[in-house]
Amino acid sequence: MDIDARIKRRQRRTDGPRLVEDYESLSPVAHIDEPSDRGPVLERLLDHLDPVFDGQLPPNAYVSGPFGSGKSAIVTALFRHLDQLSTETRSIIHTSTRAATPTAPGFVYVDMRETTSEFAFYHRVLDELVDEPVPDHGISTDDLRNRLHDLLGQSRTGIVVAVDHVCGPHDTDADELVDMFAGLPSNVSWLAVGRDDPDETPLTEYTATSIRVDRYRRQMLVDVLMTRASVGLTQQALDHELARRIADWADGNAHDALAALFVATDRATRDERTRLTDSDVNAAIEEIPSPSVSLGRVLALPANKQLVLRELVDLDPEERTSVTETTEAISSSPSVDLSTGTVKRFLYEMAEVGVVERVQSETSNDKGRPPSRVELRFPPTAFRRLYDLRQ
DNA sequence: GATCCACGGGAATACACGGATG
DNA sequence: CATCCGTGTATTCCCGTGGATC
Repeated sequence: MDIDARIKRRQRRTDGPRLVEDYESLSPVAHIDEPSDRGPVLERLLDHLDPVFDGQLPPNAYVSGPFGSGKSAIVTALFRHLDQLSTETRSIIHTSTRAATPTAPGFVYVDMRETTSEFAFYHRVLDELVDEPVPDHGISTDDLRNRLHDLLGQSRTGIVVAVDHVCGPHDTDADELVDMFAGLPSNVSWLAVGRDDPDETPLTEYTATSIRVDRYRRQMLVDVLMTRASVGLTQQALDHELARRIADWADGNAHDALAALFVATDRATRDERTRLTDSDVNAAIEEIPSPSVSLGRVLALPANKQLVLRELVDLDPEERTSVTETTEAISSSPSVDLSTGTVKRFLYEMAEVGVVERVQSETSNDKGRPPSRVELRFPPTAFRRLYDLRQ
């Protein structure tokens, strides 16, 4: 061990030991660059994308798999690498003035959680393709479409667009997506990613290939947890046995497993411990609702809705007995300057998409329609910490 | 002047329940 | 007894407005 490292360790001791080395790599919504143990799926994706390496465009495809199976992790990582690769070999799109011929297609990743309108969709695709920033005001949707046509008209090989989080119960619906692609030139191929089985979605009427991602096997999930812990936590913080417990409970859902690790870590940090204990893990598991909504979806909500949630997670149970009371409590907070009407509407809208759930109260004491209270469909500790880290 | 979108505000509709009505 | 009605809430739906930007 060299001198620097020794000194650093002494320094750290004076700071006091710390559990978390790197929150970013511990976050359940972050995808690491090399997802572990997904080799076979990666191979099938590459098989599908194979024409790309001859400068051709692959047909449309659909990737399906259950919640937490690592679909987004693989596709984001793969597209990031492919885009890097093709940027190196291509010149036209990025310089966009000279009519040189690109030798490889471009790659664009679009997350439909963050893409709530036609405008946002075209905006996102265009923004990925050009260097200069694309204005998000004062420009019409048609303008965006036209610019994309101009741009892609110069490209012989075109682009492949990965469209993540399609066709869930409340995502953009399939027809809308097909329409949006219909607005683009023909040298655009898409790779849609969603939870529905291929035969449950109309998207597969437009695809040549379907690729299935299975849930994680237990041992893989243990590895995923240990990998994250080794990057994000201090040495020996996560016992192998505890990782196995989390994996058993998570039943193949990597999102929930990572959320549990995150919440358990938060608890241990609060107690100023440097190792996770049984009870940390128990408490974490206890806190994660089942079924839960992806924290990624929660953190993709508009800022003011997240603000409302941030207040919501700190309310006392008494303040959550009805939507009306919850609304009062939230909008009376000094950090919220939304009207009560808006707060209430936000709560209903978030219940609609499954971020929270309305539960009708059992006792309909008074007159009128019985109220319902709002319950979280995500682990509050995880959201609180992730939200605060971003502020 | 144009564009998009988030907000605000409120109207319309749904629901529960007790009491009136046929 | 079955159904309707009125009242009080809860929930959904819709549209105009205004900020930010080109």
